[in-house]
Amino acid sequence: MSDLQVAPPRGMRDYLPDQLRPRLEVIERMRRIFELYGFQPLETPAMERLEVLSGKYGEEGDKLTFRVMKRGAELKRALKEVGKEGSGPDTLADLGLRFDLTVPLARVVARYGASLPRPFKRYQIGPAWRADRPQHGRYREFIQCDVDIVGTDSSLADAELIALTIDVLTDLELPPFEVRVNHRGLLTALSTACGNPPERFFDFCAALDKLDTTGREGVESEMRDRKLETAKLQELWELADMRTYIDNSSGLNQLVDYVSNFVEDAPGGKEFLGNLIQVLEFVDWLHTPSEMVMFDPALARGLDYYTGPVFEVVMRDRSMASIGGGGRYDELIGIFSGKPVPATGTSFGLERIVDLMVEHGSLVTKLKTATVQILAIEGGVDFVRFSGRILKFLHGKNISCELPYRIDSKLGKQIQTADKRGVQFVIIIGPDELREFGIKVLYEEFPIEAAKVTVKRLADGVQRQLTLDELVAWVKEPIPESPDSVG
RNA sequence: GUGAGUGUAGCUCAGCUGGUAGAGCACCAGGUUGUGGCCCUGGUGGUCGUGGGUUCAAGUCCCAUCACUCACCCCA
Repeated sequence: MSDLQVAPPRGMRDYLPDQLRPRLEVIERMRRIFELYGFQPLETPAMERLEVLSGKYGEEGDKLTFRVMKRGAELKRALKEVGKEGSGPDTLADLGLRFDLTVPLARVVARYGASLPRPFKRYQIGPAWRADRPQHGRYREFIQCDVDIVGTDSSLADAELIALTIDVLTDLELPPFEVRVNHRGLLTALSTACGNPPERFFDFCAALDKLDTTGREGVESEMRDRKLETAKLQELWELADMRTYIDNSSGLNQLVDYVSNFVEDAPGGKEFLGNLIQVLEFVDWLHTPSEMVMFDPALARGLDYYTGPVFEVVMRDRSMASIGGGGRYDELIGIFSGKPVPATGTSFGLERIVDLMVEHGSLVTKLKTATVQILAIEGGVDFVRFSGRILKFLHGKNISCELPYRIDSKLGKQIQTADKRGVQFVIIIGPDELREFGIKVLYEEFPIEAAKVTVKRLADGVQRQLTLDELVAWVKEPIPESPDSVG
């Protein structure tokens, strides 16, 4: 072996068959529900022009975007600029790997505008890249499962996405989780009501967002560091303490009253609150388990582009960071198209979901390969002729089947190898079978399904002499569970 | 970007206060001629992440470097 580093790049993974299968299964199950709700698939390139990505995710987002170098003459020219005044990380780059799937969607909507149906309901499942430092549940390449509704400002759309989120995760039988909901506008009003100027809003969010992890002291010092107004902290704590699941109607009313008073004088405060209440009401009417939904007035979420209701999925035992979330972003598309288009969306992190399921043993990774494998006791042209016709026949019956490439090892060895690969049945062909059918199969008019072969079911070792038609029927029977009886 | 921990066979790891490497699993070959999952026997496989230093002698001590893991930040 050479000294070449053969591990994948930091934070990125290879998926061997056993790991990939459950991932694909989870994707299939999610896709089914997306379609159930009437969403349509979309795919966009892995890369975007750098200017499309820049400035959409906040300062941190720009830093974590993977940049792709310019090429050819452009690169030569750019290299001369390096170090000069005004040159920066973008001097050498003109493309970037997408940071999420929402911004590419916004770009698509701006590009194809009128030709898309309105509302445009689309889902997209594909990788996104962030140059973050990897840790538990965090990768540099990860699959996002994004579901968005473009072209309506209806609160029903927001509510529907929350309902769908819970549906999907419930269907996957995830360990206990809950959805926390808040409203970005409400946070703005809160920040204003605390006495902060509008431009400090993102600092306010960042500080407040720490409440769960660092507690009050953490938030307070964070606010001081960021030079935010701390006069109304006491009220803020009271407010945060009142967060409640929405099935608790008295608690909810109390919270709503408190928020209402808090943001009374802040511009738009009451409307935002009304808007959020509407969403929560719709969530309930969509038959979503309301004990899983919490109104958390301190929930902030990081991405810059959110403007309305926002929500986040958290595990009740905190064994994993947020596995999904979303919100309304009514201004993002306008950046690309010039005219505002309302939109709202949700997204799931496939890696985190699959990791959780694996950790909780709810995903059984089972080996699987061809159902039937044909084994040879003796080599030679006749074997290939005979088994070639069997192969073709079984494929025609939609039964996966493969041939061995080595026919010189012992039969026991071959069976063992087949079993390890997850093969369920083996057909054994040796001198006896070849003697009886070896010549006949040369004639196309000889019905191959009439040929009798020796078939062994590996799960329980039962072995039979069957025609291929009988074999097909046997393969379709349920496979016995206990493999302890030796055949 | 900040902090902590780990780095010994394909995998999981052992190797006490320094004396030139071990186990289990996996893999390969056998336990007589067309039959697996148990058992038994034998075997392949490691310049102990990399580079430098201390020492008669380093996997074991020191420095550097890289990689991985975890936490902060941020998020899926």
